[in-house]
Amino acid sequence: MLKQERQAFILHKVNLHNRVLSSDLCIEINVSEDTVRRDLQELADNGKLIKAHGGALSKSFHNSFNSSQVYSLENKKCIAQKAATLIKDGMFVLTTGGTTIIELAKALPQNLQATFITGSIPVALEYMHHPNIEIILIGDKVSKNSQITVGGEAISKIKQIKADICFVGTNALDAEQGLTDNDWEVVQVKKAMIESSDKVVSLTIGEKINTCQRIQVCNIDAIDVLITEIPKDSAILQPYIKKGLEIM
Amino acid sequence: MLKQERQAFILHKVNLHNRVLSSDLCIEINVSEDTVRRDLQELADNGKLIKAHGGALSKSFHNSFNSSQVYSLENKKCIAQKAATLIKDGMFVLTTGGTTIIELAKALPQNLQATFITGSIPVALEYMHHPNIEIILIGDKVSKNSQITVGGEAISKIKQIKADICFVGTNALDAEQGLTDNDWEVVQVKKAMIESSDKVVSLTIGEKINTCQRIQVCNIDAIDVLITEIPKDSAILQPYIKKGLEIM
DNA sequence: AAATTATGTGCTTTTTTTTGCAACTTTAAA
DNA sequence: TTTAAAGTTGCAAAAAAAAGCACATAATTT
Repeated sequence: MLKQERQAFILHKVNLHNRVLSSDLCIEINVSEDTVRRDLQELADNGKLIKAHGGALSKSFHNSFNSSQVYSLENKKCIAQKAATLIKDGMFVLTTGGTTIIELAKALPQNLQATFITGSIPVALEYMHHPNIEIILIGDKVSKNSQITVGGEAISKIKQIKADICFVGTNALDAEQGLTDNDWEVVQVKKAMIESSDKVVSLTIGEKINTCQRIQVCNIDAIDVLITEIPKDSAILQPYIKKGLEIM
Repeated sequence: MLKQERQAFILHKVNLHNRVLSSDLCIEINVSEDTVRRDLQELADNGKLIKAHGGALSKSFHNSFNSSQVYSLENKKCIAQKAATLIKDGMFVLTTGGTTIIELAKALPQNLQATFITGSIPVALEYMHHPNIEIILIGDKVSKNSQITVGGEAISKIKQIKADICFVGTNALDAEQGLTDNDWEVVQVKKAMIESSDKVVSLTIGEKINTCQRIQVCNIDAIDVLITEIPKDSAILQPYIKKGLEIM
């Protein structure tokens, strides 16, 4: 097998499977590991793939994970746009924390007049840019992981509220396991918010649908509306429609 | 699984769920905890995520604040440096809002272990960068002008506290009129904070000394320490020394 | 065509990287 | 404070990469 032929084969294979092992290649092409390594080196030098210990990775594979500051920002913006339409003048709105909720805060129309209640510091900061919005901050100890206030004080304050709608930034959603999260204190706060609201809206990027975390926030039927960037008729959403959720 | 592949997987997961546990990762990718820890360490060194006990956090959660357009920044930094020396491990510290207090938050030593109580959103965000600091956020309605929480709830919470020291960002200070401000609600909060503290420290840039505003926060003798960027023996400070204030 | 040069390949040895293990220390939670 | 979990350090085995060398083959020059 000629050198160029070999390298074309390697490139094809790496793009097909996203990754190759040197050991596999040298068996398949029947050359020494040295040769394979030298080929990989050459392809890597030309920027055709990314070399790794023991093999190589496809270029596209690696790029997809080199994302910018906010993960999956475009999807979150799309979700935020949809969510913003649910908020009407005069409403009392409870929101959790998280980057999707920050996008929601940014997506709110400038002239909206409503009251927003949150325990999230970055979210509150974002609300502040809206002149007609009233902000109620839930006080208590600040959890550094999640950047929201947590604890008994916060929860008892939330319980005193009767909000029209609650937007929950969702970490993991599953038709069977419901809404789950991984921080015990944050879960308590989310639970309280859900209980205090007439309508519960889960903002969930597609990737988080059908995933689970350690601690349950609520059952799937506690959620009224599920907003994702995925089209409504997509197969992945059908179980949720069956459970009675409204999809946006 | 190749190393880069593994790290890409970890990065993906941490960005997806904001937080990962080492223990989960090492089951999912089927390597030892050591390897996961080393991967996390490496990713943290490259600034891709933030390592924590037992796992890692997504970077997009810890965006810091940009203080490019702060008035008289250099003076405020100088004041903040001096103020930071007053805080010892284990203290309960009450702080108001304002850019000088933000500088104080930035000037705190990394290893300081203390509890900070504030109603200011930007200040709280700044405290969050310090790993050993406990933050208590005072909740209530947010005043957009001052970016702090104001109102009866906030004040009654402050009154429940007995703090060691209180740092007041000062808008106007005069030997006769005392500490004054121009926002009625903010004044109420500052009053409460001063009453709840053993020691009161006023952070005041030179320009604001011998100026007055509409509403009085407290008399001059309620203040224990005055910190400015002006040298102690300057003529402008003599009336304050006479009134018994300690100058820094 | 012969000689020379350049290139490609595989082998061996050395060096580096990666990984898991074990003993010990630090951290955080009860 | 006590205790369990997580982190650290040093080490050793295994895997992979790099370097140097030998040999074969192709290309180029004379």
